[in-house]
Amino acid sequence: MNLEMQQFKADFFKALAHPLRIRILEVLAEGDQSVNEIQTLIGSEGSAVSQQLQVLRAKNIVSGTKDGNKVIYTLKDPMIIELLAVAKQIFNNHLVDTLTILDKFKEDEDVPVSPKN
Amino acid sequence: MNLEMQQFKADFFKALAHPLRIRILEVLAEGDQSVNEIQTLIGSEGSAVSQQLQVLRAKNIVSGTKDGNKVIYTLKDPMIIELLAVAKQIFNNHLVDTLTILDKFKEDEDVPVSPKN
DNA sequence: TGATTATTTGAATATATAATAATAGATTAG
DNA sequence: CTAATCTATTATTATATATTCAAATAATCA
Repeated sequence: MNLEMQQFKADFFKALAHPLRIRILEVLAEGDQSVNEIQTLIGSEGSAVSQQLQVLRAKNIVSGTKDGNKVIYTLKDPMIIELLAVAKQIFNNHLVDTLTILDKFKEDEDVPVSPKN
Repeated sequence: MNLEMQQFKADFFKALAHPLRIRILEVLAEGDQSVNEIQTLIGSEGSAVSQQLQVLRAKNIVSGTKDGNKVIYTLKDPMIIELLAVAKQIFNNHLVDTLTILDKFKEDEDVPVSPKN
């Protein structure tokens, strides 16, 4: 396993390492969408989405094809969906432990009434 | 899916987004190792490995337990191995296309004699 | 104590992010 | 046709974060 390959892998994960980009991939996992639709679903500004799409495009994770006025984006590999699913499982296992964030999340959504005993 | 959860996911992938850290995880996927052994296997300096281990520890991806002089590191979740495996499949599928790096890799290792037809 | 193992710190450099503004192509109304 | 509009991308720049390397620290062992 050479060094360039390691760098390549790192760059791939780096492409996923952004809240908006993950959100975009989750949206595209449900089906192809135009930039405008992605914006609406995510609730984010146009140029921000476009910037992150560019990062994903550069890493060959998504591709966009022009359709008249719009550009429709699609995942280049359905395995991305599986990757996100595996990641989600990891979140649900051990990693959750330390998270003050998730503790709050729990209080907000699961146990809205009871005090912390 | 709230914003903090997205940020959490992004941070997780960010922890993987480094050549040395990926290398470390690949080593630990084969079995628990001391820092010194990891260094040797990877061919990297001590403090560098320790720094990256700290990042992985902070994200709860690995944990280290002291054993006398040494510290033995272990993956906190075997699903990490599966994640890396899925990622590898993705590399082997579509993503490889654009890579000049991988083209070189191919020429060096797979097709040493034949010219590009 | 001296050697080994590991972590931590600090500082210089590099890279990524976010927000705004500028640009470009396609469509539609006048 | 051409001007205005909608869609999307790109460029710019200030700020924040990450990386790297070297040196200092800490704990254990022989």
